[in-house]
Amino acid sequence: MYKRPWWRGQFRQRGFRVTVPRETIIKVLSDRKKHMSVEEIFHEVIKTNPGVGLTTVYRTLELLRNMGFVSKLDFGDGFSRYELTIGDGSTHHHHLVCTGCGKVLDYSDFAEQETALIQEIERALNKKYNFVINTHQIHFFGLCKDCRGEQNEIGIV
Amino acid sequence: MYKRPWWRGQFRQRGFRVTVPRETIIKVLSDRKKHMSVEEIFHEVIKTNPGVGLTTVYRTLELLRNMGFVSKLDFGDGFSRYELTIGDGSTHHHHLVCTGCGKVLDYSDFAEQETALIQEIERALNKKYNFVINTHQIHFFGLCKDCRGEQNEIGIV
DNA sequence: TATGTTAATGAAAACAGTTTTCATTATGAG
DNA sequence: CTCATAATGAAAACTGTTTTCATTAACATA
Ligand SMILES: [Mn+2]
Ligand SMILES: [Mn+2]
Ligand SMILES: [Zn+2]
Ligand SMILES: [Zn+2]
Repeated sequence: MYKRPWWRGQFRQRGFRVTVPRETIIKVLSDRKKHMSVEEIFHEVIKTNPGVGLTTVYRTLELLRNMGFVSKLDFGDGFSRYELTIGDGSTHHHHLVCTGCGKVLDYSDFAEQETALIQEIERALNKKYNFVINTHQIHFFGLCKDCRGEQNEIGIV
Repeated sequence: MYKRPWWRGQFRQRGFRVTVPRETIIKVLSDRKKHMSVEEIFHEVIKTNPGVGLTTVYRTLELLRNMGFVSKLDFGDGFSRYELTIGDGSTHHHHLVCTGCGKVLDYSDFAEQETALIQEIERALNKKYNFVINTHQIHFFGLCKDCRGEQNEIGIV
């Protein structure tokens, strides 16, 4: 049985066309690892659809972001990174970034405690600063085991 | 009485020269508002020292970052922003960003609760993922009162 | 205080990620 | 099937940042 992609209805409903490049890009985002850069997504896309242009990848990612299907992340390495926030088994989570090699880990341990504190903070910030909060990001920066090893070998600090 | 700048010793100690451009840049960071972009810092700097080049501002900010005196922030508007993390009355805090106008607010309410949870998370992530965590960022994104008003008037969503 | 070494600087060019332009293509309503 | 036009791809433009390199000035030394 054919499982209709979860996003088609959303596209048509909002007046956007369902095109081959868009299908391919969403497929790559669904199949491949998270936190892909635009270039990485592009290279995956052209493996199956060589005709798709880099510009279209940029445009589609921005569209998906506006639709709330994707979130754009910046871990300070000069590349914008994207991950699906909807569809398959995506759940809200936070990030652990190695400043040595750029590796990014998702973690969702502490989900309950974090959520509780975040909701409390959002309520209070809303009241105190008159801000309506839509989203948040929590990033931890550090060094993974490998990068600590390398540093010790080379002797940088 | 002349108060010796807190950072001079640190510079000399690490073999870095104390220069006029560096003095000026640090003064701007101390005096002016936080979260300044490089261009903003540059424009302040050349008000008193017209000779200083943009390149030197970039280089000095990177140096200050390596020395741990400044933190680089990215709120997704395409500009790197910097704020002193040491000196004057700087204390660790988190951020509230308006996605409408780019305004950034520091908040340090919840310092105790956040710190407690963060330390707990750091310990657990260290153990589970073998990561040594050096720093973290918490960003809340939303709309300030003014930007909610504008949106309603214009009718976007 | 004068001198020499070389870290630091400024201007220009290069770089790289992203956005814009515009002629062409193809989606999907009728 | 036909048509209006949203979407596309290639090239050019854009822009924040980095690199290059000749010149300047900080500061250790005498
Ligand atoms: Mn993630
Ligand atoms: Mn701040
Ligand atoms: Zn690493
Ligand atoms: Zn605002």
